[in-house]
Amino acid sequence: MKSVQQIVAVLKEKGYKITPQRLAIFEALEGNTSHPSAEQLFIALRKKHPTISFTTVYNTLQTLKDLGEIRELAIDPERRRYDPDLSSHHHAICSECGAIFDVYANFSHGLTLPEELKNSFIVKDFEINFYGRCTNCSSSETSHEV
Amino acid sequence: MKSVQQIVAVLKEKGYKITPQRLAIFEALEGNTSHPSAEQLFIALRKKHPTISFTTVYNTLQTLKDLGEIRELAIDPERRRYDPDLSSHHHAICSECGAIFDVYANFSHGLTLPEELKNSFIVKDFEINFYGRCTNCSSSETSHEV
DNA sequence: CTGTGTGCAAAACGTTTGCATGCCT
DNA sequence: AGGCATGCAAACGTTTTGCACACAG
Repeated sequence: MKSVQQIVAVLKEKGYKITPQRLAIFEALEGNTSHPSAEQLFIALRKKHPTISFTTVYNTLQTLKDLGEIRELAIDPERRRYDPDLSSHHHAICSECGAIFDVYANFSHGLTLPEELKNSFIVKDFEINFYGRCTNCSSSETSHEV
Repeated sequence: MKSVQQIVAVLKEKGYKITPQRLAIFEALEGNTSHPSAEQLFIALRKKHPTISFTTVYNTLQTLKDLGEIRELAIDPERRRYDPDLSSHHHAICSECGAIFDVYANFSHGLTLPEELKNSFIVKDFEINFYGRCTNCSSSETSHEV
């Protein structure tokens, strides 16, 4: 996502209105590396903006997504998660605690589709999800077969 | 997923009962490359087994997932999709028509986490999702800026 | 002043659960 | 015969929608 300032400019330019709620959402997202869900944002926002509604959070996330200013992540089957970081990066998900780590690495080298597919699919983007365990969870799990 | 025969053997061995519904689900999944959702399976199954219920489909998918006989895919934020193909492969999703293509290629070479993360995360598995357009959709979309 | 954006409540959607009945073993 | 599996209906959490009011432009 661009800076709050730039986002405001973009939205204005496109005829969107800048409301206090939208501003608050932009601010909550700027530099946010927690891959929040709509609800997490809502809860965080409510502290400073007690009147904000779920609807507005959803609406604004949708708008930002449509404008390509945030990414919707397909890592959590339970709920949608959003990432304002548009730079090329990937994610590692701890299957134990659910923590999502950013993986900054350029893997694009060598990631080309096999010949058969090259003729029937044009890749615009790709995402790599690493599944495993963070060391926190690996160490705390000393031994149990449940 | 193993063959229906083998799955039946595995389940029997573990004390699960082999019901006509479960058999039908195994058969519907065997060799299925459509990455079906629970609902798609349910609809397909109902043709031959009009009495089958959503609950049973969900239950059985869960069982197969727990046994590691099918994979749950994180590609569609709307609903969970299942893949009986356990061989190492990835997916390409057409953002236009939603078609999901299998990508058979060994990308593991060179896909290691950056140093900082290596110490805090242990990768068990990874999945690559390619996003783009299938040529079908690319060609039918001759021109429009909407 | 106009119309987009907001917030509420209700609905929709995919999925899970509780429970009585059925049927595999 | 016993107990797990089934199917129904209700509950659940997330997301969407309809609508009256508010407020940014």
